[in-house]
Amino acid sequence: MARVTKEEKKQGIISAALKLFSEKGFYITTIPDIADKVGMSVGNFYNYFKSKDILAKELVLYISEYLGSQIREINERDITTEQKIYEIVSMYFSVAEKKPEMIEYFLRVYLSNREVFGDGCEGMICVSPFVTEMMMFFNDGVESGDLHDQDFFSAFGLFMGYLGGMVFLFGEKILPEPLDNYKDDIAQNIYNALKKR
Amino acid sequence: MARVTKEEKKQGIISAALKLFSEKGFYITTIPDIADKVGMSVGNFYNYFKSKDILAKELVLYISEYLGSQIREINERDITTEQKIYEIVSMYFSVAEKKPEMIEYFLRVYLSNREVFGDGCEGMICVSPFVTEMMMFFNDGVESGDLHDQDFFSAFGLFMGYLGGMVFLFGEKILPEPLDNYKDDIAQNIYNALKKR
Amino acid sequence: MARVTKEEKKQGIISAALKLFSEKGFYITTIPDIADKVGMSVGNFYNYFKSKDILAKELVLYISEYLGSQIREINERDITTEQKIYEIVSMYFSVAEKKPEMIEYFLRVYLSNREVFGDGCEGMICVSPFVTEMMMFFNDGVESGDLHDQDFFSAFGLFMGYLGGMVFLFGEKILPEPLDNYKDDIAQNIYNALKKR
Amino acid sequence: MARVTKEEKKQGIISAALKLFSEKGFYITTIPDIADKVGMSVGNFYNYFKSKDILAKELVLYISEYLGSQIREINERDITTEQKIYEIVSMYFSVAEKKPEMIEYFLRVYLSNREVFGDGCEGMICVSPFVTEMMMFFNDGVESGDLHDQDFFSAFGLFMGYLGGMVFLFGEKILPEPLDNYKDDIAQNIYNALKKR
DNA sequence: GATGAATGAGCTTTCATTCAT
DNA sequence: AATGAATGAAAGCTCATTCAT
Repeated sequence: MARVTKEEKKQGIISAALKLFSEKGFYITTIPDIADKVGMSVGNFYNYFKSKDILAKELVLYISEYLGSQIREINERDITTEQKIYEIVSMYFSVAEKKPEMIEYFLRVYLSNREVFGDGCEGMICVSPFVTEMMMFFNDGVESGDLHDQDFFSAFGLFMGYLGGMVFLFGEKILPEPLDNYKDDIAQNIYNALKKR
Repeated sequence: MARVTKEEKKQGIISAALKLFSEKGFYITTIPDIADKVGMSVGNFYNYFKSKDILAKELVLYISEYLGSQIREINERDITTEQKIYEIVSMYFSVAEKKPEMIEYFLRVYLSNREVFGDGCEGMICVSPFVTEMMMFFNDGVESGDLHDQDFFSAFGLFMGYLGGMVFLFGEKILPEPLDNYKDDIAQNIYNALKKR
Repeated sequence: MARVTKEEKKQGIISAALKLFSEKGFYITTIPDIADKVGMSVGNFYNYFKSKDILAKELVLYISEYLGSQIREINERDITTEQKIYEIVSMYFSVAEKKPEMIEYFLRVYLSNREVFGDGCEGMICVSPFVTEMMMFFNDGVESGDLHDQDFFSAFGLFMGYLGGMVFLFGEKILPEPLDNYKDDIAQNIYNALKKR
Repeated sequence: MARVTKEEKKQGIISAALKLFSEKGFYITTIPDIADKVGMSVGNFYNYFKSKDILAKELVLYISEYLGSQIREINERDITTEQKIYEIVSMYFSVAEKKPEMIEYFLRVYLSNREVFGDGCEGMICVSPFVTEMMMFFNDGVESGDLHDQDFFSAFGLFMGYLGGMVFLFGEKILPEPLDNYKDDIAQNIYNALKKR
């Protein structure tokens, strides 16, 4: 009577690693750290992930899929583009507060350790589930006449750079107020920046 | 008859380290790597910087002062807030192209390695010359009635997150066009987001 | 309705292990490698051989018995000692070409890993079926007046060292011609060295 | 006042490693083992040899050069080919008794661990100083009309296989008498095998 | 100031073997 | 007999930092 399937154990590792990597950084976190946290031997860890690097790459994909699915859900709603922006900001901040390790992993591990992700995550490969949904959002907005038709990456850079920047400031405990208090301003700023003119 | 002053040697180390850290990452770069690049012995390196961490911290300060001075220069000009935004974007991208190591260091080393900068760079200590100038810019804009009077960090997050995001995409060779081509759009977007409404 | 008897499975492991050990070496070959090749689980492997070392030792015995039986067959023929030498050389080279793993295992695994065979294969224990036959051949030759009556090991060293050396050179692809082309020369050389004088 | 030059330390490592590798085998010998024996830290070992494999390769070359020089010295003497054979056998056995690690390393480490020497020692590269001298000996013998003009490798295989085989038996403590007692027989056997006919 | 050999803790990864199922 | 997840000791190698010269 196997209580825990292999897939569940893998999930356990993913959770533990996500937290450790985002808190302490990729290089500071050791495999024994991760194994300890899951309650498993070092050797057994390698039955689930062939290497530390591969684990790191699976993590990005995992997050990218999670965030992508959240955005898809918003994209599919029958609301205005302005409302969608608000919902995306809202969702992003909510993730940043409830599962900070996800956003932090993105910002602090994925974006900063080219050596690790270079091989196998070139370009946006490991992040495409997320980027694709953002593209969908943007195209819909342009088509519906709500958004100014500019280069996608310029808009994407604004959107994600802005949110990332805020979460970063939040993580550094520099923001004087909770993230949520900024939602309105930020969504408004983004809409002003992207709307049809 | 010393040809090279101690201060000049320190500058040499700063240059070399900046390049190496931003290209290969903080943990991948070794002290021998840096010493090699400057043409100095490992032992002697430690006569200039007491540790790798301390070097890393001096580097942030160095960059922060450099960027701060660039912004001060813009702040002091007699131009509209909208023009200032354009000039700041322009300056930032120009640095990103001519001295990419500076911006990359900011994005990839400073922002991502809390372990390293935690002690001694809490909050915005190591980055205050730069942040202070951005505050000045923002306050001037609000006072002159050009900018909407919102929380500084929200505006700062937008500004720097956006620019950082674009430079990141550029560094990843994901942007289809050179950074300069985005200047107008981006400055416009930022202005739209921050202007008085 | 068991299709495959326990003995047959053991043979399967022997075959697989022989190939892997001789190709990749004893230490490079892992138990999972072997289990994979036989199509059996790691756990089950241990139902057939108590340890990697024990497997290695059974392998020597297996080869020793095989080669011993081949030589016995030659010994029993009604031919001159000179002809026997030729037949032994011929047989040895033929094995080296058709089942190279056997000779290679002898040369590269058995002869070189004292640590492994030390305990349980002291002296010539694991190799005695083969050595015994060679002794018979030599004694017969001396008795029949064909061979010079010298120390057996001196003759044995010549015979096996020579053949081993040639197969080694062959395995390293250093020999300009196929092994067979050397048979005559070599048998002649050996006979000249050992014959009554 | 440096007592021990870097080159001398390297020699120390070579000596220690040669002994350990030949006694315990390449895989059983660890870097800490070697460092311990030299009285040096593990880290410092790597200042002298970039890897265990590279050390192993330098060792072959070292031995090959040593043996090559010994044979050259014999080649240059004004003695008959038959006498040269005796001298070579004699020298080989003397090395096997006084510096057994050299011959053992050849037989047990170099000849048996293809994985290790494959890259960088293809063919006879790492062993050419020795092989070259053997070629000289053989060519001289043929030219002077003493030796039968056969394929070099066939003769080389005989010579080295024979000697290697005897040293192997000696190392296994199987030979009933000291190596020296076999010198005459063996040199005679070799000469009989190779001489003009 | 300058050198670079030396240290040693610590990292990632491997693998023979066991054992619950 | 069969499975393969689990263990944990041990290996090779790296690197920030020190220190005798």
